[in-house]
Amino acid sequence: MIRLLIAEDHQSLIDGLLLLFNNDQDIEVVGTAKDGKELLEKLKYKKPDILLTDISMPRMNGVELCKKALSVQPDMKVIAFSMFNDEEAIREMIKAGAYGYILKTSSLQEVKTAIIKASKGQRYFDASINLQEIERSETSNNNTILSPSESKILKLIAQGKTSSEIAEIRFTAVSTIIKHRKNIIQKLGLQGKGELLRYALQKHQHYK
Amino acid sequence: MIRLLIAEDHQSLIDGLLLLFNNDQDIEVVGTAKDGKELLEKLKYKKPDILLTDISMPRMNGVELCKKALSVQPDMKVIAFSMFNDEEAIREMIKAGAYGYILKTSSLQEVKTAIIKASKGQRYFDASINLQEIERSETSNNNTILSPSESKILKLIAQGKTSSEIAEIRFTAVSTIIKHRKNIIQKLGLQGKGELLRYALQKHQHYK
DNA sequence: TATTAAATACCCTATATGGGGTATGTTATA
DNA sequence: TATAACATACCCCATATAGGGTATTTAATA
Repeated sequence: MIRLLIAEDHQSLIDGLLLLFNNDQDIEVVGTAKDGKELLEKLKYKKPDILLTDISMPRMNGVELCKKALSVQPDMKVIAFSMFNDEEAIREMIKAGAYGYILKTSSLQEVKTAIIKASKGQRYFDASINLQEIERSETSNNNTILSPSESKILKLIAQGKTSSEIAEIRFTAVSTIIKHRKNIIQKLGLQGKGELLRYALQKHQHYK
Repeated sequence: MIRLLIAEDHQSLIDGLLLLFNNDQDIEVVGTAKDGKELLEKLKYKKPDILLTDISMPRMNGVELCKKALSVQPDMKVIAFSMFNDEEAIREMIKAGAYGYILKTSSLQEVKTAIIKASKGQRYFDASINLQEIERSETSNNNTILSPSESKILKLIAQGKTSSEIAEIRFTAVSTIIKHRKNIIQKLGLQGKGELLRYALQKHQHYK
């Protein structure tokens, strides 16, 4: 029997998974949680083979959960179960140690397939996910070239903060923030504030 | 038997609902669709009592679907099934004619309860939804005071568009867009571009 | 030690936009 | 018909920020 833990804030979806695995011969759901923190608690005394986790959850998201859960139980396989077919999200989950990534647009049958494959040591990714493309853009891409300060400022831009607001938050001069904005625009090859904002929104609108 | 149609882009959730209502004595799923347009097709020859619909879907969202479906079949009850506990979304669905509103964080049991209540002519809203609050803010609030042009411009602002980009989209002068921005800021009592952007993001980040 | 990346903070100039107006033409409505 | 709301497009002036620099300090690294 494959011992399965589920982290998912949508109880309706958990209930569907429970119905699916109820009386299943291969898979047993040994616990569920509505967020990452709750699941970490349960991880202590359950001994799951597989963790199926949403990415977007309150209190602790799937990326954080994946990292922490694997540090507690490194032999477990984590499968991300997300609504986002988003390169950035997939990359982050893989970096965090996820063994597979499936979408909520998939059928429950596909969820089951992913779990069984993972338990056999075969990684499973949704058919619409191009792993090579993601790995290629991981190495060649301009995603990691932003400095720590620049990344934090980009995140604040995505929240609709102005330069002077960001300056207050970071205890620094407005001119510094403006300089950082310019550097970000240059590094990423963007054209003006509109593209900067859209890039920031696209990068941060999701599960973060 | 209650005849149920389901519109939901997450097949995994549809599958869960199908498992739940499989062999159910009260409810029969007579069709499912992955978006609003697909559902409208099916509506033609199915005769559902209840339509359970997601809000955020590709091609046609739940609000549009609700309006069009009710114009075809006015006696049907529409229940919104959404991940957003969002005043704006709830208000729009109610305006569109929805008979109930439940959240994906609810259990499947609660979904079933909502459907059965709706079929008996009782409206059902998630316990965390404060209908009075929503109705109160509907009448007293500054939500509808924006003119059509202002609303459209606000939406474009939420997409990260600059005034000159918006001017191109709307075939009008930049000065006009800037004037509209100022009027929006004044009408809503906002303080500067930061608050304007955050208001726009908060209002439009969801299902639209 | 020399070099580099990073964060800081400024320079100048041009554009974008806020905050305050005014004005015109259109449409809906009292 | 008078009135109001709306969309349009401009006025002035001040601030915010882009686009182009420069400079200093610190930390990491070759």
